[in-house]
Amino acid sequence: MPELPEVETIVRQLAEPLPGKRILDVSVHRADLLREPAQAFSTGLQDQEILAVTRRGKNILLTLADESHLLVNLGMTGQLLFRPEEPLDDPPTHLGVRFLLSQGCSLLYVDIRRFGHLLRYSRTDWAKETTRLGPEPLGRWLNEPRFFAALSTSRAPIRSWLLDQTRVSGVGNIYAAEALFRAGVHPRRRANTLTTDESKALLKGIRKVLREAIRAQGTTLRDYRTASGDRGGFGPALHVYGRAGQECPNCKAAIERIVFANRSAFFCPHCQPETP
DNA sequence: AACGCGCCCTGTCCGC
DNA sequence: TGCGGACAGGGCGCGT
Repeated sequence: MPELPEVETIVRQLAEPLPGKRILDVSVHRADLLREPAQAFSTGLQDQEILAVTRRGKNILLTLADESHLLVNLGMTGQLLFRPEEPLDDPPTHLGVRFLLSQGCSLLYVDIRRFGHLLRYSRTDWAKETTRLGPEPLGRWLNEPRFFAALSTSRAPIRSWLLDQTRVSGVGNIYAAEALFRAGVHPRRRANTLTTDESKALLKGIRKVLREAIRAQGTTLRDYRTASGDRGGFGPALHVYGRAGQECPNCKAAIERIVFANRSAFFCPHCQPETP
């Protein structure tokens, strides 16, 4: 579910209340969300102060007082919900982990499909791990020459390339479709066959659609919620994703859906010809 | 080595 | 109404 704009929205909301709060208690309801025993996970986080909340790709990072990090990856259906007061209502159906914080607050990790995970990293382990991930698409490091050079090393279909988090981190299936549409590039084109102009248009398209989606607080297809439990508002602004059979907003041709790498790809056959 | 595929899991929707 | 199949924002591990 959550791609860069959704995660960015959650992080911005959590960056206000969380820093300075202390983790008083951790209860693990779904141990398969972790990669270590629940006991070790809980005691490792217990009594730690949260210093900062940041984002790396599609990952939420809580930096703790001992310089370790708690990484939260939401998978398809993960939600990280902030509750400012002691909740009187029943716990959510798919509650995975509950963090009780100081001042009566709590942080809930909820995940229907449980494709997400929560992972602790020491400072040095995280430093190693973050180098595995590709550059931030909205960051300063990535520029047109670097983007084009990276594309030229791979013959994977461009949609698969964009979904590979070690190439660029944060783009998922929705925004890959939207960026490729804006650039006029067919999702199946091999990465190393894009021209410099197409590469430029694609980087521009990625940045534009991500920024616009952040402004709208992301896209809710079904399960995505912000940290305060609200839905994202970018759905109506999607041009091709999920719109098979409907009119292309540019040329009125019928938008098509194909499947490869086990994922749907949406595109306009007229604006994004497979052979240019 | 890089790439493509199957699979992890639950819920919903659609056609019969 | 019930039931099987397709499909859903991600990412890992395997085989080639």
